[in-house]
Amino acid sequence: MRVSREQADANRERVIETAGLLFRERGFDGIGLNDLMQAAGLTRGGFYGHFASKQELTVLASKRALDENIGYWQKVAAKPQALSKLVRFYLSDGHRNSSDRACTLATLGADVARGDPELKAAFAEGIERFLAILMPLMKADDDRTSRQQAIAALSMMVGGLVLSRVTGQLSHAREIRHAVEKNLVD
Amino acid sequence: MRVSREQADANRERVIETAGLLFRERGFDGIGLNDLMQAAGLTRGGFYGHFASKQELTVLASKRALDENIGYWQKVAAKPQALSKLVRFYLSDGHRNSSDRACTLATLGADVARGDPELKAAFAEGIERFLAILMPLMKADDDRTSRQQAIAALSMMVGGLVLSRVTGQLSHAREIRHAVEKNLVD
DNA sequence: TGTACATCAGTGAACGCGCGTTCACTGATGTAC
DNA sequence: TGTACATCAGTGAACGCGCGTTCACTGATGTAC
Repeated sequence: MRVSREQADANRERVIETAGLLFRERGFDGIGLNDLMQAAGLTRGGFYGHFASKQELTVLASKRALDENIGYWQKVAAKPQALSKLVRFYLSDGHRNSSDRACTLATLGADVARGDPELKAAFAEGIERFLAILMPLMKADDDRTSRQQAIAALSMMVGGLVLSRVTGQLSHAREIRHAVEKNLVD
Repeated sequence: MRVSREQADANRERVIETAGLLFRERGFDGIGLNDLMQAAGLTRGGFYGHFASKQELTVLASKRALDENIGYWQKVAAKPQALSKLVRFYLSDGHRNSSDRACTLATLGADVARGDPELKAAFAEGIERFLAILMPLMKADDDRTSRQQAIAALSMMVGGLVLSRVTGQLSHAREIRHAVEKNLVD
């Protein structure tokens, strides 16, 4: 049955949002369009009225997920002692365990590295935005150095989160958080 | 047709080795058993004579791939200025572009985080072995501190490689290498 | 404002396809005498 | 050492299943008068 244009737009947004969560939790190949549409409260067939292909949705959902991550970073970065707070949040048990709202770089980065160029471009832009938030928080004299430090920081955070999720033990997660904090903050 | 026990063992090893390459290149879900067996010079049906399931092979192949990575690290770690050499190799264009012989933590870590406990256990053990190589190379007074530094170093290397693969641009890869090198070596 | 009709968002069955897995079969290997 | 037979590694067709995608259909929405 037909639905108002407003409602249709809202449905489309909900599919993108839901995909952003489910792709992060299970990977691009880990969730099928049938289950995905059902999770968004729709049925399979409606998908192709909104998107040309699953691949197109992976790009849209990745951008959405990155936006969500970056929005949260910006909020934290505005507080005092922002770098310390950012690192503690990023490697917290909560972030480690929330598989669907977690950092898109850590959850989908490796998959994207194997993916199509459009997906890579979306992530490359996302990385630049993360770096733009980190740079002012670095204790460096010039822009070149602070960018360099920001890259090292982002690498350490992303790698730390990946390693922490792999081991599956909370004690390891804490150990990794302390190690990264020591290197970046103290 | 039957084949000598020696040949059968060699075939099994070849399947594990090939899987270690193809899983890293395409992900666990990115390669089917048919193509995998063909790549190993066998046919589909023989698979279940050697392995109980694809899942079992993911564990065996991951262990094999980690062993291969660690073996190479040990060789590099024995040279003078080992840490510098290790970082330069790890974030080199060559390592970044070789999608099938690259570091298993960076290529499959995120997938394993979603995987079964046995796979996680294999990776957790692998991480400890990487750390054991890094620890003596850290400039720290006590074991606790050098372990902490080794964790930060491994996180930065793994994260740096993931980010470097995502962007797909060589200039970014070089920038990341320099940033990590600066943080770890200088 | 009310009526008549065209539009089109969403439905659900169906498509071909490749997946992991099973199995009857083959014929060289390994074994028993 | 040579022969007869059991074993079993590898083959390739077949299985059910879920995938991404297509399509004829439905009926509420939007539009024209």
